[in-house]
Amino acid sequence: MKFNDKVPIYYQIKQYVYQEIILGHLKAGQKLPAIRQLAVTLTVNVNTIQRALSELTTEGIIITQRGKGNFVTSDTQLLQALKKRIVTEQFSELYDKMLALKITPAEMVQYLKNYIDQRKEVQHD
Amino acid sequence: MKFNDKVPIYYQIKQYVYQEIILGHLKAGQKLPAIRQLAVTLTVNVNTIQRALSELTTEGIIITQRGKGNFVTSDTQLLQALKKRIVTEQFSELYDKMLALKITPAEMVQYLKNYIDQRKEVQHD
DNA sequence: TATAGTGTAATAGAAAGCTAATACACTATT
DNA sequence: AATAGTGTATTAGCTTTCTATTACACTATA
Repeated sequence: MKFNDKVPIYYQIKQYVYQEIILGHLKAGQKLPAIRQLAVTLTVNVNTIQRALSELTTEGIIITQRGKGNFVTSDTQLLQALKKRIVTEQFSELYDKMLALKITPAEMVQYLKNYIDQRKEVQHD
Repeated sequence: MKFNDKVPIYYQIKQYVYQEIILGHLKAGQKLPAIRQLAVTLTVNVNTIQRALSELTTEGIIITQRGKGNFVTSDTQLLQALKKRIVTEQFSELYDKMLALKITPAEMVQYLKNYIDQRKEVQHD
């Protein structure tokens, strides 16, 4: 797994778990891989995994059962809210950055459309 | 100035300088405040300012004249390209994150519009 | 030429993040 | 009861970032 060296790894792992839940690769109540296994898979130290999972546990997204493993919460409401929260966060960040550059909301939409068109053109090559 | 503790301060200062240039608060050829002054203004150590400016110098955005000060480049082409680069970077990041969540380009546009509408509603309170 | 205002460099130390290694505690299964 | 598979905790050491401090070098000007 590729990590951005400007942001702590444990933080990026949290985001990765969010993503896996949102994509449905991890479902409500499902058991996560063992932390030692995750450490190998993500080529990261066990303590780093621990730190990410401990924050997810604090949020109630992950439930830890000592001796058994880590599980995605069964609180489906919480999981539904998660996707909205994560997606909104991204748009919020973008919006604030654009606003700081005095770019209006209407311009933001136009910039996004233009960017999408550019990507499409490139794909067609 | 508020810094995000998940990202190095020197990196955030770089972004800040980009912003000031894009907004026209710093114009081509203009002298920047002295580094000791910047350090006070941003409540940060001189060395941290140095690191940010040294990277900006490498990019050619800032020209350093020993004993005189730091100046925004007079290369207006470079400065024009800067805004496009910075703005595009933001949309690129957003696009990739949304794609990772299997959100389609059309949905991205809709999400952005919805977010903008939400912000407008809040402002009207 | 002295002085104030600039940038530059180097050193030391603190804090955060990450790794490595080890020991321990709980659970399930044999 | 023993063992294998879990999570938990602790310690030591490395690296990056940031701070603090000091010394130095160049430029402009009184």
